[in-house]
Amino acid sequence: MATFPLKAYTADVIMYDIIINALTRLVEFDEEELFYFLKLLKPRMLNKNDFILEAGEICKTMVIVNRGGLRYFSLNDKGEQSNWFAFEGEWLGDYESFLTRQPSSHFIQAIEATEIFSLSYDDMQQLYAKGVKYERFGRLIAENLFIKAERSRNELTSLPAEQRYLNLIKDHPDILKRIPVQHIATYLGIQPQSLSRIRRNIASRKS
Amino acid sequence: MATFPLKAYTADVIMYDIIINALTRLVEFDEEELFYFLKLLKPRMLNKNDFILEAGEICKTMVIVNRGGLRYFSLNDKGEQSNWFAFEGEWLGDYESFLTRQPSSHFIQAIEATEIFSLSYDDMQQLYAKGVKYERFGRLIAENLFIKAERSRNELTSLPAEQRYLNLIKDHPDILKRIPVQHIATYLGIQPQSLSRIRRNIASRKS
DNA sequence: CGTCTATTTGAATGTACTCAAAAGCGGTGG
DNA sequence: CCACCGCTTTTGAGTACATTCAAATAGACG
Repeated sequence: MATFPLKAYTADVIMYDIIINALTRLVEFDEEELFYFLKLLKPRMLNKNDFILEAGEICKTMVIVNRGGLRYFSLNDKGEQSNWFAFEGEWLGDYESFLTRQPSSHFIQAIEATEIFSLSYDDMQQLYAKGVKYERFGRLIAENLFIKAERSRNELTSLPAEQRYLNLIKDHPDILKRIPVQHIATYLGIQPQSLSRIRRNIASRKS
Repeated sequence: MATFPLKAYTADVIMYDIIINALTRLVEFDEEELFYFLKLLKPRMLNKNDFILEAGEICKTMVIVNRGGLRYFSLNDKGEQSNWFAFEGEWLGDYESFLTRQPSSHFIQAIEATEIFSLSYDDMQQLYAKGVKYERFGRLIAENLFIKAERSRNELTSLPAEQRYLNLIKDHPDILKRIPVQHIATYLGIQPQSLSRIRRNIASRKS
């Protein structure tokens, strides 16, 4: 990762290395561009289980996680359907609601004590208007999100639930330490009871 | 839709109104910008069942359909798994392979006699380098793709197969006229035999 | 320690799958 | 025009997997 001598600006920028990494990984912002970006990010502390979005609201900001984790889910007749998670250095929001200014049908909740930085719609548009690098950043973020979503969609249609679970813990070995099994289950498209049985089967085959 | 007096440039541009619509729907290109974009698009005619991408190849171009339809699918132990389709005015390609320059694990095949325009990686980068409007176009395309992929993913985890099928034909009433049932089935994440039974149940309930 | 929530287990049901074969459909050539 | 071919769709029977509803067990936290 590129090192940024941003301490010249502010002494505690070292606290934000996760954010700075996330921003500069995709586009080589110079110090001034990066600083301008950082200034638009509003910090916010969340307790575990706090919501930053509830169904019916319009999603007004996209947020990036500095510490902790968020869960993106919807509510249907079977209960909560987890759709996505975000941890350190990852962006989250209801992109559709955010872009179309229509009410969301999703919730975003902290699954741990979490520190986020939020970027409002207007500030984002201002960034896009300010320079091509910000526009490019937005493009690369959206491209990466699309690739991840599509890969995930393909797994759902082509792999059995057990294989989806094994792939998930292979790609994210520590995920069970941060996300309750019930939320992993609905993310995988099955009920918690079913995942429990799948986990039992895997464990019994290992011994 | 905005009208573009591009006949000033070329007499048969009227043939490309689907393409021009697709490009100008997202960004208000002026005539010169649009013309520059169009010049980079290489036309190609496909017969039904022709491939423009096969697994193992690197996806070298993104294509936009002017007439006809394309199917994006992969091959696994159960056979062909259809993942996406593109018709008039829609872009398609293996975005992941295209961006990362890694071999694709997908195929793209014409499901009808099809006319496409392709944009190479280098030409796309050249566009992005040329001006912020092209960069913005790329961002908006990726954003829309992400929203569609995510919505589709959410349906797979939260709705039963019958409801996914009903939603599909509600959103695309004519899709059965263009896509064989077997491909719709795997797109929905089920086997063709299962979709056949689902369709029979729906029909029997209607009478 | 008691309470609340998460996870696991059991039993019955429902849905989708596999393997196999029959029926339907479109095109070609006799 | 009909017979045949290849491919798609449907149907049948048996099996596998996931679901529901309910209850028991395990863990976390005050």
